[in-house]
Amino acid sequence: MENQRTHTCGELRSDHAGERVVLNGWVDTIRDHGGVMFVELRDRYGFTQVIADPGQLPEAGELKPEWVIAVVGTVQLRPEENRNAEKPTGHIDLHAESLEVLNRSKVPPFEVEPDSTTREELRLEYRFIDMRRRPVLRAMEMRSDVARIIRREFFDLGFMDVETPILMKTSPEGARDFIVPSRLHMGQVYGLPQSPQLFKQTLMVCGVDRYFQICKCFRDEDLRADRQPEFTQLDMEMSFVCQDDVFKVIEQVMVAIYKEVLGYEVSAPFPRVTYGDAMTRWGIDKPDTRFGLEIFDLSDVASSSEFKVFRGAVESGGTVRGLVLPGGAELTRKQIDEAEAVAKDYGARGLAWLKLTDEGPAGGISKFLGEAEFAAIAERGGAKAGDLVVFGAGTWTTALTALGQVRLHFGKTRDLIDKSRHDLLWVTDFPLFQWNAEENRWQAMHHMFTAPRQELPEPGEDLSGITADLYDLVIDGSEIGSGSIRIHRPEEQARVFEHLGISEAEAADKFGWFLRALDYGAPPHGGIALGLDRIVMLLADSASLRDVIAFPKLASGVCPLTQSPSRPDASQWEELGLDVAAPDES
RNA sequence: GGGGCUGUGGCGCAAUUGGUUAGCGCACCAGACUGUCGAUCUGGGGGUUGCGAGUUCGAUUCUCGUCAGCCUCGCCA
Repeated sequence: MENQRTHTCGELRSDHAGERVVLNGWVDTIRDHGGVMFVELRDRYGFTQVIADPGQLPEAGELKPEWVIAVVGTVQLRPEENRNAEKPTGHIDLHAESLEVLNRSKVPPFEVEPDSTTREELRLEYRFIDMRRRPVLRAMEMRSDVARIIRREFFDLGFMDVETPILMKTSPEGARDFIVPSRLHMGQVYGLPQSPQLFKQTLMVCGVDRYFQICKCFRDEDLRADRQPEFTQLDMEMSFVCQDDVFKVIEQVMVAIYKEVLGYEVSAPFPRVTYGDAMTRWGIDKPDTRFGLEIFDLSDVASSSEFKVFRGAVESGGTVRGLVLPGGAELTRKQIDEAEAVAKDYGARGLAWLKLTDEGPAGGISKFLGEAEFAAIAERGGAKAGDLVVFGAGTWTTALTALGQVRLHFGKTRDLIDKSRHDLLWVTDFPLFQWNAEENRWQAMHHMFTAPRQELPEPGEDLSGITADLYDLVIDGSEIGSGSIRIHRPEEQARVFEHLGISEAEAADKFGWFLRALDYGAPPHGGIALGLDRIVMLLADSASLRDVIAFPKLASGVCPLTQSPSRPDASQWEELGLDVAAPDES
């Protein structure tokens, strides 16, 4: 192109005064004073003020916001009184000698301002304008930085980047697969990977030894603020390792990311809590430890309580737990009702509560409780006058989960979370199996390739005591990644399949290729996968994954930019040997 | 599939117990202006209040349905 830039719009300083330069960029703001006009030129790197005299440069008067132009001119130091210390380029002007319009722009549907309040759907439909806004572009830069640091650290540690297929065999296990029909094999389909799990394990059998990949994964499930149908994982796997080796690598990478992107010092090794401890202390397997309010056990005193809800819960094999909200006695009835609604959302029948006043316990269920309960509340929960105490009674899971969510509710609504802090921790010792009550069967907590630590019992027996080197990385209360030490012996893999009710024939059909690989000298191995989008979302302090994805999908799964998904042409169906019932047009 | 919130010029918002011509800021268009920096000043154009029914003399406002967006439970690591 002619008039190619010699500098970017963020570059020129007083030192450049007197130089003849060319800038390319977008017209940001135009301040026309008749005899002189100021045009702020913008690109990814910043803004530079261009000064033009419309008498000598008539085309300057034609300019509109978002036009793309080239300006040839001389850099001049501004008169002292006109310097702008707020802007990096605020000490100079570019005095335009000539100006070329490289492209015009329609009037954009919204303005390119840093603090745009435009509704998100429209921003995403016009992402090419939205991303000209600094904060949006900044999130993308942050994401790029994270990817760069990851690659650098992994290469430094001797990892090999290997790409795995996007078109692969479908598997009905886990999340729903996206299906891609095959033209060459009519009636047959590929599935898009939910993760490269079996490929990376196969790479260990290949002898790759240390593998990593930043890869796209796909899951055809309902979306959430932190869930997109396609997302990016940092996937890694290592041979001849134990859990600690995996932790060490991830810790090194995460420390580097937090340090270089946020300037935040994370100390390694990260704290570790077992799944059981996380559940009993915080009522959740991904605790936000940036605030207190730990849950405590009241089952022993509750078992002899006058309060039949408490006694009943314990007698039927359940538990009673408590949570103290310091200063919570000031909560209104409405605020308590809101907390109760949270508990109910998560399966609790209700939320028992009481307030501690200078005159002693008051309100809620206080009149049903006795000295033993009050003593336990004060001793174990540290409750004092002015506090609110809430209780969860029921099964172990329900009582703790409900209280855990009420705890998070208080954390947010009472502003208890120290946002300046970043807590990275490992949750370990997950059970390998969980009971699926609806389908009346055991299923894998993580996935069925995780190695049990204990000898497996006979099929049909209770598996709840079986644990694994199965771990999650949790950051600020978000689950960022999950991994495990895998099964590497075929006979052990077969035994797990048996417990999960997967027949030999079924296993051979779905995973036969992988089982064959295990048969030929698979090394012990393990790894983890981290959600890259979620990491960037936390770093950017965003409420939505959409903020850190260039072209994200809406909650309905629709791409607002391209309007996908869309109906294919009839010929496309035909070529695939497919047809679809016409959608209800009425 | 369930629950909640939202929908008014291009964008962001307002409109009293249901009331007469739906208002404001920004943007847009035209004009003025030699030092602005989210310039300023003057004037102007632009709306089937998401859509459809209903209640009413009268609906942006009330009811029902529907569509869309967001959050969420289920689902999903």
